[in-house]
Amino acid sequence: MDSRYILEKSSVGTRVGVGGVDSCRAGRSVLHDTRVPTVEKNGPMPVYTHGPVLYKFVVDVGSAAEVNGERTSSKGNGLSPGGQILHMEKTGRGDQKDTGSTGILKRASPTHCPVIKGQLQGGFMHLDINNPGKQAELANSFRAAQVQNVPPTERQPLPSSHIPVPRNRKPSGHADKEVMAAAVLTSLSTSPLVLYPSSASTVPEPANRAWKEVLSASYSSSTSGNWSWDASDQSVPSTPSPPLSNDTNKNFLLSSQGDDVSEDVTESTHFMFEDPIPRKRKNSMKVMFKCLWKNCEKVLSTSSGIQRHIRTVHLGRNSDSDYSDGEEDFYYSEIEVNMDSLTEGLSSLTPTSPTTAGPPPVFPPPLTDVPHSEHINMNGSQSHAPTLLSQSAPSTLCHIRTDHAYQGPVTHVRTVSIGEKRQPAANTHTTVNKTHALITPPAKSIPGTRKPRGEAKKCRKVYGMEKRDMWCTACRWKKACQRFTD
DNA sequence: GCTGCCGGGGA
DNA sequence: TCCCCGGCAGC
Repeated sequence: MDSRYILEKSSVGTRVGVGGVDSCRAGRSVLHDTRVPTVEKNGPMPVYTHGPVLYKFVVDVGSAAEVNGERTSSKGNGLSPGGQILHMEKTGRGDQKDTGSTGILKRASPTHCPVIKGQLQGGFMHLDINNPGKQAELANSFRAAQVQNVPPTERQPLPSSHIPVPRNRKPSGHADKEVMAAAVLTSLSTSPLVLYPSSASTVPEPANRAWKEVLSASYSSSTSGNWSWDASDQSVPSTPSPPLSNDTNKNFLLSSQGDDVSEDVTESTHFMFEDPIPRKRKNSMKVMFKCLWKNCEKVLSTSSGIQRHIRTVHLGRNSDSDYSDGEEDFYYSEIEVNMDSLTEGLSSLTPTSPTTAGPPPVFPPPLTDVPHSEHINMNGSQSHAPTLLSQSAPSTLCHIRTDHAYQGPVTHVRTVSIGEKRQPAANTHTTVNKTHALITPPAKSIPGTRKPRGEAKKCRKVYGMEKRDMWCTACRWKKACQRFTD
């Protein structure tokens, strides 16, 4: 584990793990009770407190030994009023899966962090990068950047990294903003330009690029990782609304914080994403995955995340196990949300109208070894070119596909092709309405017309008659295959 | 003939 | 609502 960003705001119980290649473990070890005024310098990132609100940045650099050493001791930098040691809890879970020396989880699942899941229903934005290769790359890049840019002896906090936090913020109803603000703050605070302005201009290009890659990946994980919200649990005050996009993040941040902060955020994000025209969005589409199980409105931003959710929550399977018998039916739908509309809708909720727009989210690379059925409409290109989404996206604002249409409550949610639009179900209005998506009646099926025969191999061919139990439900019922859609 | 899947019907 | 299957149509 080479990098780990943990931002914690303990006053409202909102904790955000951002971008760490092992955010789960990071969260486990950092998400300790820190509800005391604490300032800690842990690596290059100090912990700042501001009244009852605590933002904690923890960046671990280097080997695990170094991490442990830093974590178990306090390195006060003089900012701590009480000089309290921030205890870093390190609890063991035997079922944690590491890939070895890298310390990268093979699977970063919310269920790997029972504490998080249990204590922070809806308040935790779990982020992971599911591609081990990308993780390694990310880790290497970050390590390189750290070595080249930030000598350990120069890890000093600078005033520019101090971000004022409003003291009197209502925990209720603002958790979403705080989560989003936290994500942006984390990215901001990890910017070498912000942290080390004196050395930023002399950063070698490779290192600079590495930084950007790291930050980009980190930031992308904060926007397209396994963060989730549960719309069915909106009664919980701390339950955040969906962090819908970078734009949204910024909008909330801008509206909830001072103008000075807004400017910093804007500038830093310019740097991080090399966006020459920072106020212009390149991509406004985001793919969401919505659980279609009964009474569950879980929405995740990755197919793997929603599958993990279904597997663990609905199928009752052990999330720690990679075991998959291939018979899992993931009842979820894919939703392409137009972030322009989304931002418009959400901006109306904020006291000020945002004037800036951030760069498009960078989606994590899709899993390379997941079955086709578990990777719907990923097109394999999201991770590399976010703009491809908008390029390939139709004019529709909401595109929903479902992996399985043969579960009772969602029978009406049939696979729709591009251009079709789905009438939102009663339990999906949360997402759809917020996006102000243009909803049109579902495409009428003309009687007598038959769906063109699919080109893809279906379950029958893939598994054969002898493995009929591995077929998707639709194929078993001689319905249109939902696993190998065309 | 094989295959996908629509439409209908039984439990 | 779940599940099965006859039968049609594409290949």
